[in-house]
Amino acid sequence: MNAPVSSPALTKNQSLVFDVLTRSDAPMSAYTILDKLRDHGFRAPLQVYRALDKLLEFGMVHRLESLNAFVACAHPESDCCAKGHGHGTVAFAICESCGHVFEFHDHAVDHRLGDWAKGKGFKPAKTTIEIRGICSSCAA
Amino acid sequence: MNAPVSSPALTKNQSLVFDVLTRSDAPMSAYTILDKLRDHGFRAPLQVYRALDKLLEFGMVHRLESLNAFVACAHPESDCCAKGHGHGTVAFAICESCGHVFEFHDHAVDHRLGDWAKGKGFKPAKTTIEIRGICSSCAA
DNA sequence: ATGACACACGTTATAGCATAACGCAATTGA
DNA sequence: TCAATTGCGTTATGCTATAACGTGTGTCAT
Repeated sequence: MNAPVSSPALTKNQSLVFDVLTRSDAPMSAYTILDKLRDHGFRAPLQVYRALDKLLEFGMVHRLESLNAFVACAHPESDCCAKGHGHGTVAFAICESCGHVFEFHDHAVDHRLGDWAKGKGFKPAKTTIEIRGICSSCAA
Repeated sequence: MNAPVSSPALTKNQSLVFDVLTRSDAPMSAYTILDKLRDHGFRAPLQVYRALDKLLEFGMVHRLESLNAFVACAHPESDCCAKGHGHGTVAFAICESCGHVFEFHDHAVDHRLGDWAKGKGFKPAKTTIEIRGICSSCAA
């Protein structure tokens, strides 16, 4: 029974980065975040990356590998899966038109990939699922 | 009935890049490929990226988003899924210890993600599934 | 043939993403 | 009090990817 999330009071930089990400309706690169925070005293990429590292560790932010960008965590509806709170693998659908990201998770997929791993003796540490495409609004 | 793959005789550069990737037992970054091909006249990253773009288009190479690296395609056993030959979404298990990549695909996962997309009216273009972890050999 | 076009290629320069290595300051707890 | 830990700021550097330019070569309709 591990406790994957516990967000122990963020530091100033962590809060600033998290706020910027939360307000954004699309993923942001570290350098975009940096630019947004220059008014607040940020000068160097490392200030952003260090904050992001912690936020990722706390589970408050996700990294989108196919975009080299970051989003605030938003398990959309439900926290169906009990487990203290840490959901399983999170999947993302990324609209290449409007940039919006839909976060979801799916037990069946988790389970299926878990089965594959078990069958191969592979020990998963982190799983990335990202669907690039066009969202319903943009397709209309 | 689209024909996703047709590999129309590779050019010299494309062959060189593909050969290097095929011989490697681990994914390679574009710059690593470049270094391997300096003896063959490669001087600049674009020579590699242009070849890779084509090989990706032909379906002969995959990009690993979580690694910013590339592997030669190797649908391991079976081409179970008919469809001319183009398999559905390919998934990867990447050993963080030895670097080896296991390529597989799973109809159930495909189907499940497809259902999610259908339910949301999201039109998928490309799906990335990558499991980072430790392979059975390394865990032993 | 010839001109228009598409495509691969080569080169230089630049943009975008990420981390190494240093030192300082504040906090905590033995 | 002292050592250990953690966050912070700064400079420099490295890795990943593309823009923009020009060249050569093949195809093919005219």
